[in-house]
Amino acid sequence: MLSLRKSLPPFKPNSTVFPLQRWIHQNFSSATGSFQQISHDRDYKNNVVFHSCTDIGTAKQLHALLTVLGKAQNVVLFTQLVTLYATLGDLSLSRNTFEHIQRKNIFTWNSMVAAYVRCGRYREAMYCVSELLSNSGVRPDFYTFAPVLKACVSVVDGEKMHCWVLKMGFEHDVYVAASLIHLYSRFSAVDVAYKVFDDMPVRDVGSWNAMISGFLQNGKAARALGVLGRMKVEGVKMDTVTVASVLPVCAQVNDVVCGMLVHLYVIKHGLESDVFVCNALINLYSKFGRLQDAQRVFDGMKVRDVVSWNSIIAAYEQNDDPVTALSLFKGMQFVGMGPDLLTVVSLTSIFVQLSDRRIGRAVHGFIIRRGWLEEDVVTGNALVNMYAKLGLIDCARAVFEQLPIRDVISWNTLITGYAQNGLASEAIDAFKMMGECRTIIPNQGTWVSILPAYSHIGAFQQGMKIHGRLIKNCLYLDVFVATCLINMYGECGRLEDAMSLFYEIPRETSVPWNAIISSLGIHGHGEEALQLFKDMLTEGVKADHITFVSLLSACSHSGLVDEGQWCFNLMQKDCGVKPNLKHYGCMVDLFGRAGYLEKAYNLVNNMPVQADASIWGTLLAACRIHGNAELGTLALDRLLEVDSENVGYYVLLSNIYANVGKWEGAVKVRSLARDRGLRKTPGWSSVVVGSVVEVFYAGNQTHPQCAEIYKELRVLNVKMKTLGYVPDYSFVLQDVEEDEKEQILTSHSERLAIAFGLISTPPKSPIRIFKNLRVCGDCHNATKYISKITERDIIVRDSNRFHHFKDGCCSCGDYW
DNA sequence: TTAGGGTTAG
Repeated sequence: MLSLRKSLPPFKPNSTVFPLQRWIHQNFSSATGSFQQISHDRDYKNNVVFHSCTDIGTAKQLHALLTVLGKAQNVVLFTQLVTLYATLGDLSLSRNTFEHIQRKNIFTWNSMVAAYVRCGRYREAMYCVSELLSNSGVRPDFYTFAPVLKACVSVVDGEKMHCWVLKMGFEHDVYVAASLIHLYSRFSAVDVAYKVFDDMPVRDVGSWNAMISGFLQNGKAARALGVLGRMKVEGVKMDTVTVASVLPVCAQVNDVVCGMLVHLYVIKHGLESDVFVCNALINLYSKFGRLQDAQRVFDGMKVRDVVSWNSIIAAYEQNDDPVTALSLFKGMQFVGMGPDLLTVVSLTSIFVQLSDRRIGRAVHGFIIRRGWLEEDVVTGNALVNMYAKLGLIDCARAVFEQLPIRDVISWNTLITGYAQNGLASEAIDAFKMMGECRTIIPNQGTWVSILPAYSHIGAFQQGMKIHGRLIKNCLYLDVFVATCLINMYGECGRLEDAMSLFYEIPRETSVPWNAIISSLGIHGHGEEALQLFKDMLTEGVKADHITFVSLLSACSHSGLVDEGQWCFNLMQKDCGVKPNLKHYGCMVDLFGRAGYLEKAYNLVNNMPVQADASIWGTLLAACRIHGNAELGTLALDRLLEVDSENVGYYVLLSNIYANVGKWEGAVKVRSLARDRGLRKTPGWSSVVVGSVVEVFYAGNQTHPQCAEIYKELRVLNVKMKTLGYVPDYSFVLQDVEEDEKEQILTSHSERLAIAFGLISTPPKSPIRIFKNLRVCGDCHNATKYISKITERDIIVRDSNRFHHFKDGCCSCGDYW
């Protein structure tokens, strides 16, 4: 204090009031009130002086001045200083001032508590309150509890404070009660919150608002609407706060009409000037895909804040219009509105949609410069997600490693990133590491990200273990988790388990139906898939575009041409689903597999959408089955126009030529492939032995049992040949001698996995193989022989479907 | 001289 006093111009406390005012005026230049007003209005004088302190330095000067003036024991002035220091962000000065006030009144205590809360120091706030309650000799008033309830960091804290509220008899004060409702809602004790609400003898509109937002925050939109209805019955008018909290409820219950009615109410009662209301309206329309309405609200706003801009940018970004979203972002910069955390979260998503890696990295730099990675975990998670979706999984990992705080979503994002980039084992490793962090509790998103990784490599046992864990906490009844379980059982070949789970869970949405139809489809149970689809319609569940992808592919896998056509028509006429590339792909596959190549080709030519690589690839595969080299060549030409890098297509065509004896053609395709520099997706196969999943890449030489595996394959080869097996070299693109070609075929990943399965499991037990690509035609043929020789059921799940090999035959009937 | 309930998210 002494040093401060030195830095001030001299002032004589005993002179008249007039020089004091001049002194204040000179030293607090932003205090613009006239001398007359200051001298006549004591409160105003205080306010002007306190408000003129916009930085710590000035506040300290004022502090010094008041001390010099001998006001050190003026409780009112020094309590204001407590608040002032906290507002300027210096809590220690605030606390120091508080300590020096000798006769603290309740206002002093309230100000100190509020100061802690304002700075987010909840623990200290609670400590201060217990000091007040236990030994201050001052009785709390009803101003005390609202900030305190905000500061409770656990429901136990909250209950303690609730007891004090009751003891002091403040439970019916509308402010205290609203804070209680808010508190219990924050800790998911929404029923307790409702009891507080229900017990209130008098409610103001704020009480209703607190209850509505309480239900909304806990995902209980229907109950929120119930409160709204009761509010209407009791004749309480909605204010802007009510509207802003009710609009997200409408979005959550998927009720656009309700939202529009609220909008009408807004217009009728002149609430459109409220920024919160307009922002909520933009978000509402965005959720329903009504971009024009969202834009109209945005255009009509006289004042826009950063949330308004974020909302309209997110509206376009989430409705698949990244270009407009980006131009709006530029507009935001143009008007000088600075971006915040959520702006960049939208930006990361925009660059994912635009597949723009370069600017994606620039956003990363921007976030780092602003220090937002340290500030908020959401931003970091968005970055991890962006890199993963852009296929830069190593960058995603690097960002993840650098995150100062990781929450469950950070882990989920990383796991999903690995799984979606085809790196199932890495996803599983990440999941294990997550399990070692005691503080992270897996949630719905975790299961939804890890289960597909287990399904992908056929880790059935691990999948079952997860199912067990989920039964304990009832999460298996969650539609999305359950759907992943159904997929897992389906993909691991346990159709019965998939079915019984399906009948256990809620089935009001298309999600679980799609999963079970798809499972039936990949197993070649087309008729059952169709029957379930009919059941679905009978139960009044709306089929969506995914339903039809599953259904049409089920039909094509089972050769149900007429039924497939029936579905394709029904989809457009009765279900209002416009066919997209995937649906056309299924239809091309359906016709092509069944041998109607002409029909398939015509469909491709007459589609209203541009055919992509997968469509031509499907047609090419059909030509492969039916040995149509002419159409196959044409398909490959088209294919190379859109994607010349995938080696699989060259293999298919070379194989077509070889099969019809056009060796020259086969050679030509091979050299074409070589000239272009192949990009080969490494093929891998996995096999389940006991509870362990072993993964093999083609030509693997590093496995500990490598020698035994190759020996087994050599023995099998001899036996197969005596039964009539001839290796089909057209599946080998490399230009090498024949015996080397045979070597290459024998070391395909699926063969290694089968051989390992054979030597590691008891005789006659079934072997389950997973392959990440389509199974090679020669391996398919060989597996038939192997199943006969070894008397084993061999179940191969490839990227397309299941193949069940038994006694020299395969369930799929696709290959020759 | 002090207090509650509101909009955007990975």
